[in-house]
Amino acid sequence: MHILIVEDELGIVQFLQQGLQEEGYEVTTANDGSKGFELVQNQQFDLILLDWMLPKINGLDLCKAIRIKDQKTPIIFLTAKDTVHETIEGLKAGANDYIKKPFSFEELVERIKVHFRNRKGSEILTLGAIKIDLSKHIVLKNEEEIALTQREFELLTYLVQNKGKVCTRNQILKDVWEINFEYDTGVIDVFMNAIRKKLNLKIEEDYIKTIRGIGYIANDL
Amino acid sequence: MHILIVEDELGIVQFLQQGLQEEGYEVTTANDGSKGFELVQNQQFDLILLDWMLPKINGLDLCKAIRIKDQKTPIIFLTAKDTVHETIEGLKAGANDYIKKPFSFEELVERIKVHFRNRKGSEILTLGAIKIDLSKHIVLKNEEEIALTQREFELLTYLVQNKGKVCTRNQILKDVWEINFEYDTGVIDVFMNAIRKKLNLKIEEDYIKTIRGIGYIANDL
DNA sequence: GTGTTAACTTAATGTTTCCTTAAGATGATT
DNA sequence: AATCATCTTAAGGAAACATTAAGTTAACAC
Repeated sequence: MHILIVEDELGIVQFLQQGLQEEGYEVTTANDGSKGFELVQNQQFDLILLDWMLPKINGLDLCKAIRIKDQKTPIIFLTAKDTVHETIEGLKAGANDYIKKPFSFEELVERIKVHFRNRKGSEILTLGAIKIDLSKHIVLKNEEEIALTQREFELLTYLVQNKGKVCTRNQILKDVWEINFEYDTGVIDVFMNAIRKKLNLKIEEDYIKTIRGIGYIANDL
Repeated sequence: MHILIVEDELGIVQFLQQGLQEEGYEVTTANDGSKGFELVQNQQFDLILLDWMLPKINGLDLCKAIRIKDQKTPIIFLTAKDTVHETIEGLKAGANDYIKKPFSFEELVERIKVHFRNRKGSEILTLGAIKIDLSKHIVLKNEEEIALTQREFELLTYLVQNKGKVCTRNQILKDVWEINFEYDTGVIDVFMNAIRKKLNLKIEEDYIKTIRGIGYIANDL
């Protein structure tokens, strides 16, 4: 998640940048309005923090300018201008929230999270260079998409979700195939073979190991 | 636009109800938490205004309860509890905004509008060369209008709103057809077929992919 | 209210994909 | 070397999806 801070007071910028980075956000800063505008033109941000009084282009105009071509990115005003009238003006200009200085950093973080909350984070599982995107239902190896069938996908996902733990054949039959009694025709082997082939995994030394007599185990290397 | 006010102080309720109705909103009120919960269960609101201290179920718990089954509807806390800690708690419970009493009615209206703006802002959905104008209720491909029926329109809209995420058949039946139990006659296939035909989408390489055994997914290319 | 049309749903048929089985090959273990 | 588990391949059959047609419902005009 990439946040842009447009603010000219150095102390505040540093305070915000450090705090937000500690929260795990990527942060870019601009110390005047025109620099902020330039950045917005050339890059995609997930959220913008905006001061009102800025050199060159003020925050209100910048907000309007951003909204002309981008209606989506959340903009939060962060300003000492705290009259009702100004708040309203800021919101009318296209801002999504308006926080008055002095503000609590914690509250700011919570309000930022509100905007990210509904952006459904696609859950991504990894196994070394392999990524499984559950919401997109795709598998990537080295950023290249690998087409798996439904069962292959389910089996691989199961192993990766249990990464580091041995999955017995019976567990796999139970959880992936929903076969609750002992009955093994060798389906698992067939699918393991298909998965290894498609993902180009070597039997011996790669991410998915065979535990002879027991089952399989997935592991990062 | 239908707003629910959950608030026990009669004076505030009347003040809000009248004011918001003058702004053109439809307003429903509940004077305690359990009544509010009941209304939310049985009706669809576009926004909820919530007091914190309420008889029977307090606002915080009500907010959490609503969020269990509904992540989308904006919730605005409107309360005299004004410490930073409480604000944060409210936002963490799933609220989208937190306004402290006493508040300016104008600011409230503006903040309400913010939440509806995003809805209007995304009134034009896109999927590659396809545009869906929700307010005009039309679909364009390469600026040329394509006539879709109601259900076709709803299904396409649903997929595009969930762009990049797999929509399972059950989800589609639930959200588009409002069938909440497992019952698939193959309607979805028929409509998918109609949509693809009208929009001239190839099954293999185009915007809407079939995920065998799961459902469908829309994606820009 | 009735007739007409369009839209929605169900059902039937065709097509494709993939799941399973089985059987031979390979490799490990005793 | 013999045995057993796993790997590998191929083929039949089943399941899922696409497509078409027919039946049913809902909407609209008159």
